[in-house]
Amino acid sequence: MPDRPKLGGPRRSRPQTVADAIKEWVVEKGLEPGDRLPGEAELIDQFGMSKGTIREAMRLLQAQGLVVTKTGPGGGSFVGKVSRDRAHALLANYFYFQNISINDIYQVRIALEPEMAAALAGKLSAEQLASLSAIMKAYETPAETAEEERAQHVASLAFHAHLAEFADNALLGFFIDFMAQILTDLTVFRRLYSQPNHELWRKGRDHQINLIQALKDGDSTRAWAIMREHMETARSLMEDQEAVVMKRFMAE
Amino acid sequence: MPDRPKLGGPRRSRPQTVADAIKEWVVEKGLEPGDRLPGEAELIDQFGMSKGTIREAMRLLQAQGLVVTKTGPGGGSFVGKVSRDRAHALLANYFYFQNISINDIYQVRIALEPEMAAALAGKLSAEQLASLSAIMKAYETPAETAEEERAQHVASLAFHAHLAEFADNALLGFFIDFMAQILTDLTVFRRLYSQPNHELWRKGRDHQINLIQALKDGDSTRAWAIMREHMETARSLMEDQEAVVMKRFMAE
DNA sequence: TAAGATTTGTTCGTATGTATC
DNA sequence: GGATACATACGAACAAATCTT
Repeated sequence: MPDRPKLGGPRRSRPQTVADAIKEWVVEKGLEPGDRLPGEAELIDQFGMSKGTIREAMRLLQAQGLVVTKTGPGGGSFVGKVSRDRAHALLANYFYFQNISINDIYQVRIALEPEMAAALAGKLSAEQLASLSAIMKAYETPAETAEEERAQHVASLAFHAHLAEFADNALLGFFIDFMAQILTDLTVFRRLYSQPNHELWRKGRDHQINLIQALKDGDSTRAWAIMREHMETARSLMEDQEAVVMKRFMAE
Repeated sequence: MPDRPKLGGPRRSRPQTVADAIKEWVVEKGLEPGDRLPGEAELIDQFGMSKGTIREAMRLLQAQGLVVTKTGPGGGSFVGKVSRDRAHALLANYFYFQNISINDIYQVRIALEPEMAAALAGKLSAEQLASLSAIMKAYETPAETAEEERAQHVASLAFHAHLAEFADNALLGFFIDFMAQILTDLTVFRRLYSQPNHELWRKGRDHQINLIQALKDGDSTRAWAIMREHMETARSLMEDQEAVVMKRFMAE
C-alpha cells in the first residue's frame, strides 16, 4: 500500500512504513523462514520510493532478524528465522539499561530450573544424557587457580544452557538459556569468581551427577529437588558479588 | 575507528560495521539514554563513508531501540533507552517462529508468579495496592457474553502485568509482564475465551482479593500459595485451548 | 578458467521537510 | 516570519558478490 510520493521527511518515516507493511505481509501470507521477499527493484516501484528508503527499511527488519539478504543471482531478501542468539542480544540490550543484580538472576533461576529438570526427567535420550556428562569432564578435578575456576564455571553454565535446549517448552528453555548466557558473559568479561572453593566445587559436581541419574531414572521429584539445592548452592556462592550488574552489549 | 574507504560491498556490510562501532562506543564511554551521538555529517567523515551507509547503520540501531533521531536544530542522534514495549516486540518476533502453547506459558507462570507475589508481600504502598483494586473493578460482576468475558480476562491480565511492574527484580518483572502481554494479545486478536463460566470467575476474583490482603499483611507464604492456586485455576480454564499458539507480530 | 548476467551494496550530488530561534 | 541546522528522501552511476554457462 504505497502512499503518495513526496520528498523530504514525513512524520512517520517512510522506511518504518515500508518495514511495517512487509511485516504485515509476512503474517498475512503466512510466510516461513527462507521464503522469498520482493527484490529491491520491485519494492521501489511497489511503494514508489527510492532505493535508499527501501534499503533503510530492509535494515530495520534485518536488525530484528526478520529478513536476510543475499547478493548475486538468485539472491534477494528472504524471511529470516530469528535466531536464539539474536533474541538474546536484543533482549540483553533492554536489560543493559535496567539494574539487574546477580541475586535477581538467581531468584528466577531458582524458580525455573527445578521446573525444567522435573519436566525433563525420563525424556532424554541416551545421547542427550551422554552429551551432558561430556560437558562435566571440564570440571572433573577441582580448580587451583582463579583462571581455572572461571573456566569451570563457564563450563558448568554450559551444562545448564545445554539442558535448556532439550526442553520441549521453548519459552522456559529460552529464559533459562538467557540467564546462563548472562552469567557466562559476566564471568568471562567481568572476571568474576576469583577464589577457588573446593568444598563448593565438590557439591556442585555431585549435584549434577545426581541430577543426570535422576533424569535417566525418570524421577522428576528427585530431579526437581536436586536442581533446587544446586541453585541454592550456586546462589550462596555468588552472594558477595551481588552488586555486579550487566554493563555490556552481548554479541549477536 | 574508520577503515579504509573502498567502493562496493565487503563481506561484513559497512552499515553493520558502523553500528557495531557505535554500540562499542556507547559502552566504552558509558553513555546514558538521552546522550548525544555524532551527527550524520560527522559520522560521514569519521568513518569515511557515504550518507546512505551511515543512515542504514542508524536504522540498524534504531530498530533495536538503541538510538533515537530527531530532525531540526538541536536534533541528531541520541542514545535511546530500550523500552519495555520494544523489548517485548523484539522477543515476540523470536517466539513467532517457535511453537509456544498456552500450556507452555502457564508452566512458566506457575513457577514465576507465586515467587513474585511472595517477594512483594509487605512491600507495596497504599497507592499501589489501591491501583490493583481499581483494576479489579472491571470484573466485579460476572460476564454474561463472550465479549464481556474477553474484556474481563484482559483486565485480569492487566492486574498481573501491573503487579509485575512493581517488582524490584526487573528480570522477573519483565518475564511475567511479557507472558501477560502474549496472553492479552491472544485474547484480543484470536478471540479466545468464548464461554463465560461463573464458577471460575468467582474463584479468580476471590484469589485476587485474598492476594491483595496477603500482600497488605506482608504474609509472603500466603501470597505465594494464593497466587499458585490462582495460576493453577487459570491454567485449567485454558486447557482446551492449548493448541493455540502465537502467530502474530506484536506492535512496538 | 573465464566471461556474463543478476542482484544487493555503496557513493555522490541535490532537493525537501521539520523543528528551533 | 525568516534564518538556520539538522535529518529525510531522491536518482543515477558504479562496485562487489555470486550464480550460470
